[in-house]
Amino acid sequence: MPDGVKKKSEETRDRIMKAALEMFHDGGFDSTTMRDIAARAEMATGAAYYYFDSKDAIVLAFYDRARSEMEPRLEQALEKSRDLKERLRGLIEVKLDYFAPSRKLLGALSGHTNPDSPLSPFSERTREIREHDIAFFERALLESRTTGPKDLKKHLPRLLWMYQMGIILFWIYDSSRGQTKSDLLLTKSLDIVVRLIKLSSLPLTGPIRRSVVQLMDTLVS
Amino acid sequence: MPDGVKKKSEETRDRIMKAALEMFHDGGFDSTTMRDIAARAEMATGAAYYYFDSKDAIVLAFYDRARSEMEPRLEQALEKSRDLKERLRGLIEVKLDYFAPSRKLLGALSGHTNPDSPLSPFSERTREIREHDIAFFERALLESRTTGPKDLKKHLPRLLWMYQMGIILFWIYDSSRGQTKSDLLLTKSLDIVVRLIKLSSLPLTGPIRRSVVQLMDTLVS
DNA sequence: CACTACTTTTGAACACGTTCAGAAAAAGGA
DNA sequence: TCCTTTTTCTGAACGTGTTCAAAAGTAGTG
Repeated sequence: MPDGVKKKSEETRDRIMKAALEMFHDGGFDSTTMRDIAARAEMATGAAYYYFDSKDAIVLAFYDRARSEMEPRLEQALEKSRDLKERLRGLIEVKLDYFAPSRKLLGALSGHTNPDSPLSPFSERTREIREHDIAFFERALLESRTTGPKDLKKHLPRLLWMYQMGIILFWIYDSSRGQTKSDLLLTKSLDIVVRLIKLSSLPLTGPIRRSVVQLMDTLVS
Repeated sequence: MPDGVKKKSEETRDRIMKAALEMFHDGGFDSTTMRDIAARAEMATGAAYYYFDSKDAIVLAFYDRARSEMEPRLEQALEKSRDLKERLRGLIEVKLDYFAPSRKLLGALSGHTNPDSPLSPFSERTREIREHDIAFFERALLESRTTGPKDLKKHLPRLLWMYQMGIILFWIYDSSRGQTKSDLLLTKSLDIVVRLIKLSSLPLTGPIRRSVVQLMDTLVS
């Protein structure tokens, strides 16, 4: 097969996804039916299911693509500063910016809290995406001026990732004008998070830090 | 109407709910259909919708009932100790114990992260249940030995409630045998939470505490 | 070409939650 | 009692996501 030329089947897949995303964007996730999508992609309803296991799976595929498209932007964000707060803010803002046009679409996925559902951000199916993302937080810490205490190093990236997920979830459903509340939340909570990390290096906080480490050890196992 | 005798309509409502909960319990939420429920309650499918707006609403009604049934147990839990950690543990354990037989059922509701959905724990519809519950955390703090710093008093109950929601969510999907992981999470995280509250009274933590207060102020507004 | 194996597409069918026009039953009112 | 109003119930119908047997298309082999 020649370079740059996709298999026909891949083209069809893309056509379905393009149709779906356009319609999701215009009319929302719920009110776009699989029949609509298939019609727009010029095929029978059932055909779409040959390429995607479910309607949700289309959103998941979009999320998959998002990850690879955001990667260079995340790299770039890390290059901009060596200050931990700025680095974290950079990572999170890349995601919010990227998803801004399809903010509502994420709501379709965010309902899947059940880690057994393949669409959950905590599921086995999304493990790769997740671990890949956590690695960015690891790097944000590693090359920054404030790395935090040694014994927390193992878990801090995952904790920060979870913090990020909280921010994003809030942002998805933030109904304030221009999502100003989310902006505030990000700025202020980042301040708190970084302060806490710095604080956690002080000798006074030894016991509590050890508790956190212990807790994370048992949970991950 | 004589005392102790329910209206006929209320009896019918109860009959539907009883049928539903039994079947949810046996076969799970998803695989129990409204047709099944109506059949078990000996009526046509549509009739169930005269009493409940939706299938989810049945679960919500169950949750409503749960609140009033748990109230005396929560009172009792607060009477047992004046130690903050014990008091918090008491409140949370009452809920886990109560919901234990229908743990999986809660999964049906927990998917509703969208605060616009009436079934979300953050929605307007569930505000009363929520505020009522937060009040218990307020009391847990008030009459305990460690009340935490003054400026946090306004927000600490809500923060603790959110902490509790996290624990419950984890517990719902905890697949470890006998939910041992949840037990561990509760014990260890409670330790951390209470330590943090105590720590937050120290002068060193003034700035960070003020940040938290400020953040909560803007979010609640 | 003919035959086979595989991939892709079709569209009817299924089960579901939900709606709704209207039937039946109950409750008042004269 | 008869008529009206209100409450309760019926079951067919709708629109949805999804499945599936079978048809159509494609590619390789002789």
